[in-house]
Amino acid sequence: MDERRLSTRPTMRDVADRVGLSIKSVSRVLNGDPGVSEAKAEHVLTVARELGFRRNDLARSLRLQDRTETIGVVVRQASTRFYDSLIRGIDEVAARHGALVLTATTQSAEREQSAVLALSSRRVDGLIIVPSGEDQSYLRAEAAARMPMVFVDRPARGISADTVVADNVAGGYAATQHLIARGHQRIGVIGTRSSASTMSERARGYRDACREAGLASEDLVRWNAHGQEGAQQACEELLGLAHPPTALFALNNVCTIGAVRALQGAQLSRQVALIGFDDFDTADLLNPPVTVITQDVEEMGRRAAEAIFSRIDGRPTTSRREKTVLPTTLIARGSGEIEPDRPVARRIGA
Amino acid sequence: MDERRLSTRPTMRDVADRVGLSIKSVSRVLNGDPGVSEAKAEHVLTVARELGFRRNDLARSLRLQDRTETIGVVVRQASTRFYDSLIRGIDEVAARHGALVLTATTQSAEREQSAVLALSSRRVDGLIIVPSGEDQSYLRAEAAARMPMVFVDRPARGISADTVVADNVAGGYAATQHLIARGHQRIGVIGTRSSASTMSERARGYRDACREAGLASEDLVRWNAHGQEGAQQACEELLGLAHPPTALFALNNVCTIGAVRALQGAQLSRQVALIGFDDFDTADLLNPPVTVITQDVEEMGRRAAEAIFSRIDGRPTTSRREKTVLPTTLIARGSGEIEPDRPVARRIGA
DNA sequence: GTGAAAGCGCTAACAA
DNA sequence: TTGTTAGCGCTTTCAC
Repeated sequence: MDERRLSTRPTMRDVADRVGLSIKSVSRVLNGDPGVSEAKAEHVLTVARELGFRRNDLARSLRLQDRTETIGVVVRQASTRFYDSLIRGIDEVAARHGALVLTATTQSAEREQSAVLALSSRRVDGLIIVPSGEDQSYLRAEAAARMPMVFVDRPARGISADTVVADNVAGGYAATQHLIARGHQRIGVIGTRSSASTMSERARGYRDACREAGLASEDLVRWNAHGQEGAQQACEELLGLAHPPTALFALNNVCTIGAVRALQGAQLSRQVALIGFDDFDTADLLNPPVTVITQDVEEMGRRAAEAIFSRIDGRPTTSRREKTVLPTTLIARGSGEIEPDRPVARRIGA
Repeated sequence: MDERRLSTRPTMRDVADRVGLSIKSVSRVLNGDPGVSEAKAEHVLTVARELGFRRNDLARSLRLQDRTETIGVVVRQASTRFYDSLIRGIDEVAARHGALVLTATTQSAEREQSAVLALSSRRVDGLIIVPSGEDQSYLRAEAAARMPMVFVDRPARGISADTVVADNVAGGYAATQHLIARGHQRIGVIGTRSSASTMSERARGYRDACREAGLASEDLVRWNAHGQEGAQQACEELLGLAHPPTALFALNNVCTIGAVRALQGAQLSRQVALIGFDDFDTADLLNPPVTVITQDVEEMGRRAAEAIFSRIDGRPTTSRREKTVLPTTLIARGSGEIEPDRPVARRIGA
């Protein structure tokens, strides 16, 4: 009560003055350190509560030499589901280590650098980055200072660091193989940027499988399908070819949804198969239900956090970089099991 | 180069020593302050780059008396779409103000307090909170210290602060009205916690509309439908009643998806109408496409951020609390326009 | 059991 | 144009 000073928050000094003890004793009590008599400790706590004292962790961390008990996460906000699950995994591990997870999101790849450096300047104990920019060499200073860093989803470029990724090549291969096994010979691919390693690796899996089966592939790959609209257009273009694909492979879940839109909108005489990379909430509710390749994103988050804390808690940052590759799984739901040239079922009624 | 000291990052002192200037001059250069000769400034910048210097913002903020140029956001990770859009809106405004947005997510309502207080201890300049806990009186100290705070989606309890919410009552009313206008007399409701103000307000809109139309309502409301599974079960129970509802109103998008599951799974002789509160990505791709009440979550984020910065940039924190109520919109897609007792279309083929 | 002094890295105020 | 001093709020060291 009696909060005169405008917008200034009480310090240990204020508490100490009020209790009639030294600032050091207050510090001891508030940090649970021993060496203060029971009675006085109680008094300190009471006064601190009354005053609404909150320890200033800026000062604390400064004194403690860069131990902020905080880890920073930087992601670009694009594929919703990915982000959510990742943070869940990270949070789980961070909670066990008593650390706070601070996430900075960026709307564009260009802003990645400023977000990362802002976190670094705020002296987070470690950084988990889902790189969206083309180059991470701006982190050289942090690497030299041995700041623990882990890259998720894609490896960093221009710098070496621990990495946690999905086995994108295998996933792309499995999807394509699955379609080929059902008789498809012309499989279209829709992706965003071929420069993103995730994308190019998934496409590589596709090409590997095609080559193995003796199929041509390149002319059915469409890049730069951005957003649901872009993906939808790319699919429509593929389906409008003189000799159209009988199956589609969408390289991420935004592309997948765009593909579903294209397939629902098109007046096709034959059903077209579809497999999407990355699962999404209502995949099993669509008609037909969408077959997907899933990656365990939550596990990626967990692994990344574990890597960070093992670096923080002593594993020398000079030791060899670790690359964790997690498996993907195909979930067959229907759309990926459609065979070539199956006529569209006709419906009566609405 | 030559990074001897393990895991210690260079300071202005290091740069100053290397350049042969005082630390203050270095500070001036690195902050773009005037009063340093061109040549020396250049030298400072070069050396800083070489050394991989990053200003320690902990020290800076400490010295600057709690101006961290950072705002904290706390959300519970549950309804995906909500979170994403909210942050996008906040980021947009924060970028204009040159502030960094740090988000802390919590997996449970109990952890809300620790996340919020951790951010407060780190001296963020303002807090945007989507409250999940039952009581926010733990923020009394922050309120007394005039820390700018805005609550989004629901108002705070136990403390008064600026608030940005959707017009949940009106949304609930509009959904119900829409169904009643199409002839429905028995409308089931599925919600999570009746203690959450969002939920209870949406249900209130429902009850208002029912009362106005002279319909009974209470016996068709099902609370505690948690997660998609819970919602699905609650719907199945409603549909299994001797005298089942002819329409459903799902109070959030998780409930909506659960409801879709229930409707797709059930062997019904009649189609059941459905309206969901809050839009979701594939709502228009389901069969039938799902009619929803949308709230402009991105705008909520923008408004919340604007409120925070107007407090930070001078609007006295003692001035009256503002409550912003944003309108909701009904998007008719099909599921909400089904009339009572319309027979299910029969299908031929798969 | 308690406290005084020093200092973490930075910047504002004031000298030179 | 440049540097010195002091101090933000905290914790560590060491003395009492």
